[in-house]
Amino acid sequence: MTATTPKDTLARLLEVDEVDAPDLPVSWNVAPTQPVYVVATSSSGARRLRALRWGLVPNWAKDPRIAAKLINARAETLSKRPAFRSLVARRRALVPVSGFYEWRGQPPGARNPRQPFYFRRPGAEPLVFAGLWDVWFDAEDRPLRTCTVITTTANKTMTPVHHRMPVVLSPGHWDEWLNPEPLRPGRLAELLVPAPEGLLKSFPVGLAVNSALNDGPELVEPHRPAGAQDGFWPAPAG
DNA sequence: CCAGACGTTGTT
DNA sequence: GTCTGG
DNA sequence: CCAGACGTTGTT
DNA sequence: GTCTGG
Repeated sequence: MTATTPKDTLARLLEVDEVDAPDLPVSWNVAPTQPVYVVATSSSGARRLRALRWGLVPNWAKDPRIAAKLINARAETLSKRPAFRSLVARRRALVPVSGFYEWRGQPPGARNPRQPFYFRRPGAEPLVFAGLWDVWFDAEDRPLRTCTVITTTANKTMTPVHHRMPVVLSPGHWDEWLNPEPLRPGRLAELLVPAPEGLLKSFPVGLAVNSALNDGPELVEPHRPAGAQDGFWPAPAG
């Protein structure tokens, strides 16, 4: 994913009460285990922006390396998974980003690397993902706050590239999502749906994004996919 | 009962 | 912490 | 998500 | 093939 909006701008956009985060470097290649700005409700009820590490480490974890497996959470099974169930009830979070990448599936047996696509709003405005967060304490009792991003089925824009997509919450749903009380199962299902058609634009980008060591605005410049295998799948619209 | 996992993606 | 598998 | 490592002994 | 790190 990409994160290029300063925390103060996000704080205004998301109507945050408290900012308790360092300035994170702008990034066009946020990888799992790296910090992102996250908004959640504090114990006193304030809407607070913090920097949390992407990749959930549940409070009960013995080994924080579990984070690698918990970077996404399926909307459909959220309420029954031991790793997420309690968090869905009381530790929901907003994860604002500038855009995100998905890699296009390949014909079986293909050997070339998968083609990355960038997804963002037409005017590059921030997107707000639905997430969950938790806090874990190491042996020295230092807190580690982490988050995961909820996914759902792909909308029509996404389908040519990938069959899943992150849940994007519209501004009208932010308050309800941040309320630290359980939601009715039916309501959860209504909120965790694919983004409306037209919200996102997408285009292929260069393979540089494939290495977490690469970063910079050039990663999100449109880039024609190379290679004879291209075209096996339709190009995404938008 | 205790031990061990706790997840998603995509691929075949 | 809670669930599943043995 | 993708890329890159995947190991031990013993030395400076 | 599978795990770890970014």
